[in-house]
Amino acid sequence: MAENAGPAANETLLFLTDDQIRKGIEAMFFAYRGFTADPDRILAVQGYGRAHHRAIHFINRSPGTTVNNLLAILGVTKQSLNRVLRTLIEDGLVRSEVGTRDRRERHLYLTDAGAALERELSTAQRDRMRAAFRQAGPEAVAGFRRVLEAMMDGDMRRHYLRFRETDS
Amino acid sequence: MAENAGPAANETLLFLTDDQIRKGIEAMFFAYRGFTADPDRILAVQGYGRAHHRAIHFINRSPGTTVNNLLAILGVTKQSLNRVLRTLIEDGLVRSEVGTRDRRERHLYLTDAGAALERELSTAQRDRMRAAFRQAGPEAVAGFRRVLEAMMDGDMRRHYLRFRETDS
DNA sequence: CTTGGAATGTCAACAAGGCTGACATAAATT
DNA sequence: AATTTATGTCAGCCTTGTTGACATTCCAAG
Repeated sequence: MAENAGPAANETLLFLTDDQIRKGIEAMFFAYRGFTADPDRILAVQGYGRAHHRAIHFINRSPGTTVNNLLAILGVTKQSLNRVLRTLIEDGLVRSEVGTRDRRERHLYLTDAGAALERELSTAQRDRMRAAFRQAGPEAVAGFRRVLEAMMDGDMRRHYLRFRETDS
Repeated sequence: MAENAGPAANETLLFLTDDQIRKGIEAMFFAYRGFTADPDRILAVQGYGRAHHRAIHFINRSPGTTVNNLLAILGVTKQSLNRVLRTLIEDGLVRSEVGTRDRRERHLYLTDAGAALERELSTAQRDRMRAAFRQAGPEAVAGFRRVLEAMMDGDMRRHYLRFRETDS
């Protein structure tokens, strides 16, 4: 750590005071509200919740992903995920295909209707994120990402980075 | 906005591509996990959840706050908050005092036991946030805060800023 | 002063979506 | 053949959101 990095050390460490940290915590709390507000409104109309959004997002992100994969990314139990997937499949938003190489696996895809809902949800969420990014500016966005990445648990960071590698 | 700020305009706007926005969305999702992970573990032991944490945090933040105040900050229904408050009061972590000026109001305070739990929770959460801040550096932290503030809903930003004014 | 409405908070009941545990089935692996 | 793995399902629990009904208190208009 650069705790004694010369004359500016005092000022440099001001951002680590308990008060600054607390502000970061509250910023995170209030911002997450805004982050989920728009999709929540859309989902409430069709009787879905945040859990459906998460499943749809990551199926769209990695078409053909298996149930096990999704479990690891979402960090929930299979019973919990299964309840959500079942309704999405019944409603014709998600298609489940038996694996060809390993026929125990189910590969998940969005149907056209599912992709349409995904677009509606991600458009709303992206619009807000884009507005925030534009307002804050590129350097702020870089810092935003750096702090969030440092805040993730190891497992979650792995999933996050795997995505970044595979399609950026 | 500095959208046409000379020759670097093209590069400046790269951070607003859909791909960058999507990465921000996923960073937010995975980071929020980490953000709540440590308190969640502590709370699970005593049979509490995230709602208890939020109530304790903001009562500690504004001792003597009313139920109505807390409602506005937390953005839940009074019935939902009431259930959480009831258990906290029963368990002796929160004290509820009838208002003197307006006897319909209940003013909320942490007891010693409540303050102890608050310290345990916020220490865990602050440690992670501090580590992330330290790792990312002061400029990144400033950017982090700027983006989050821009992402908040108007109401939430009001609450967030009110706090900043009153005690910073 | 009384009365009716508004504000505040409590109790009851329900739903979503987490969780655990137990179990079934099919396919792959040893 | 036996075991392990991937998935699905049932039952039941908890937290935490919701709405509806109700009690208490304050205040202002008549």
